[in-house]
Amino acid sequence: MYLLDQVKNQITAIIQRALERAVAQGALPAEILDNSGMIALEVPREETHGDWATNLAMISARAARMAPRKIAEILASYMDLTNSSVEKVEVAGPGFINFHLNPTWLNQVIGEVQTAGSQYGQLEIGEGEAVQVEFVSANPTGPLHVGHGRGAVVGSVLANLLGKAGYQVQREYYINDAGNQIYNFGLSLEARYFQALGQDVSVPEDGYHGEDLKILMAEVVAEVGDKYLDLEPEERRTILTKFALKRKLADIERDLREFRVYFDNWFSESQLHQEGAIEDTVRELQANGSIYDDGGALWLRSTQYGDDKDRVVIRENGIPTYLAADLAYHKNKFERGFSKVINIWGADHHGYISRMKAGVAALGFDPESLIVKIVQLVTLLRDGEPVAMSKRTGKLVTLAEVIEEVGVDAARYFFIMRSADSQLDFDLSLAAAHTEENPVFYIQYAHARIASILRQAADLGHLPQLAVGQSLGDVINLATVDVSLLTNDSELALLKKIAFWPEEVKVAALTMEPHRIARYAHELAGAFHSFYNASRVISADSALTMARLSLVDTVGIVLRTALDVLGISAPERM
RNA sequence: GCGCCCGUGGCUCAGCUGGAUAGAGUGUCUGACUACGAAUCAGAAGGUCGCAGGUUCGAAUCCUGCCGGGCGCGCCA
Repeated sequence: MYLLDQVKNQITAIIQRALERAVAQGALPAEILDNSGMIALEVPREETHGDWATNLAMISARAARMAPRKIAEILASYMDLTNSSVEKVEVAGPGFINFHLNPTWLNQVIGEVQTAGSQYGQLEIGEGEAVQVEFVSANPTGPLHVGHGRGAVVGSVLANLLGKAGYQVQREYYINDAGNQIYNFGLSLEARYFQALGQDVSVPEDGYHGEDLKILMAEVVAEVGDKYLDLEPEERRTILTKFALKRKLADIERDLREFRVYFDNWFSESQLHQEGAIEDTVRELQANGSIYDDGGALWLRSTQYGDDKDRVVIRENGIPTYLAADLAYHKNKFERGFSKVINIWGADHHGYISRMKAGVAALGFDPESLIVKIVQLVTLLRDGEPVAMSKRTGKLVTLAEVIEEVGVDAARYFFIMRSADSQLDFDLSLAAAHTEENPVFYIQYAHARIASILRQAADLGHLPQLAVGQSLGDVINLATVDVSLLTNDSELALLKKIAFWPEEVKVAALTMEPHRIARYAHELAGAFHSFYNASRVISADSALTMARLSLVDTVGIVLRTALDVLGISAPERM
């Protein structure tokens, strides 16, 4: 258990005991114990209000039929603070009980972090439960564009975060390599192939108009010439499609790897078709009465599970819809034993959630364990002006281009720094700028500065030179360092920020809000910069120097850990 | 028309399982480098939290209605 939780438990226990004694001695009515199971501690906004506060007296006022302040005062008077980190308790405002801690509780933080290293903040709330995060899953019919970038980062950071919280996470990419759109893809490829051979053929209106296919087919022609001209159209398209899918997928994988986005499993839709999984799923749904025939098509009774209308799964022409494949896919996922199946989808797919959940329920799984996280759209800007994009003509800004322009670190940070619920303005010029306006560098600069201080300290003989990946605890005996010398405001603020990292991970994981980690990293960097400007680390006072160096190194560890979750590099120099 | 997301200082956004005087970055203004990296720091100004009701001891936060922006509403994926 981390220090922060120990302290919280201490305070909760103090309140609990005060409650019991006050009731036992008749100072408070027994009804008040009804609320004692839910003693909530919160961090007051105002620093003068202490380190922690509880609103217990206020929420108990009704049951106890007493004024909140009165309850608070009685409770406070029954509190026993001996052997605790709580230095002072006060009643304030409408009935808050504020707890002021003795700053010495922070003395152990440095040791805690140094011992845990990169494992600091590793939690067990996931209890090793297997969960899956499926994200990106872009059609392998074209390059990844900016919109995919956000999903890629949100998904990968969420997966990292859940791992940090103690879940067993699988990262999966669903390859839509079957069905109608692949048929269309084949037609477009065929047209481009003919064009490459000089024929006057146009790409179908609803086909794929990207330049990339033109280039790809030119390549095919260069290699095999008009060899496919005489084949049956179906065979020709199959050959071209197979070739193109393989290439496009390889491109996608390469772009993602470049973007530090990795998958444990690439799951192919066509596999479901080959295995007959779709038919099996439909049959199962028919057997349990979730599917009916109307007008020659098969419909899923999704309204029974909260959807607006029933949905077609098998068309009149006998071809399954996308939903049918997705039902089979999700059945497959749940059968693999995940307790949570998490999907990251773009905002344009939100209308699909209720039917998907209905389908999952119809298949006998808990729809609550299917969690769909919607990521809102990205508006790409340059110097504050929207970048013109047209999906129709295939003129989209690709993810690879964005990375090329602003770099992986900045791109990742910009995609993750806002809540996924909010639409995102991604300003290329800002992300690319190596100036004070750019928050990525603010964080990285803190890390580089830390590395620089440690180098300097080693040069001056205060400690051995640290290798990359080494921390202070690896090269000196920390027991000889007196961290209680760290007492000024900026030092305490920094220590406190460090102590909150596990809590930060917990909240971000439970709410599945990875952007909180980006915020945290920024705040930690800020606390460090303030400290740096307020306190000279290396001085003539060697005891203080060592204490501050251990603090500096500890900040470095936490900063690296947070950046690691974000998939952003922590440079030693900039 | 229905559904989902958003509406918070000039700009971009946090805060949203209700809590005490609404925060950050940027921009503007004022200061800090003859010692560890000024890609930094300290300070100031700047807000009817879209509007109107409601719930409550207490609402940016929950509920209802309206207004504004985005996205979706296929036997497409």
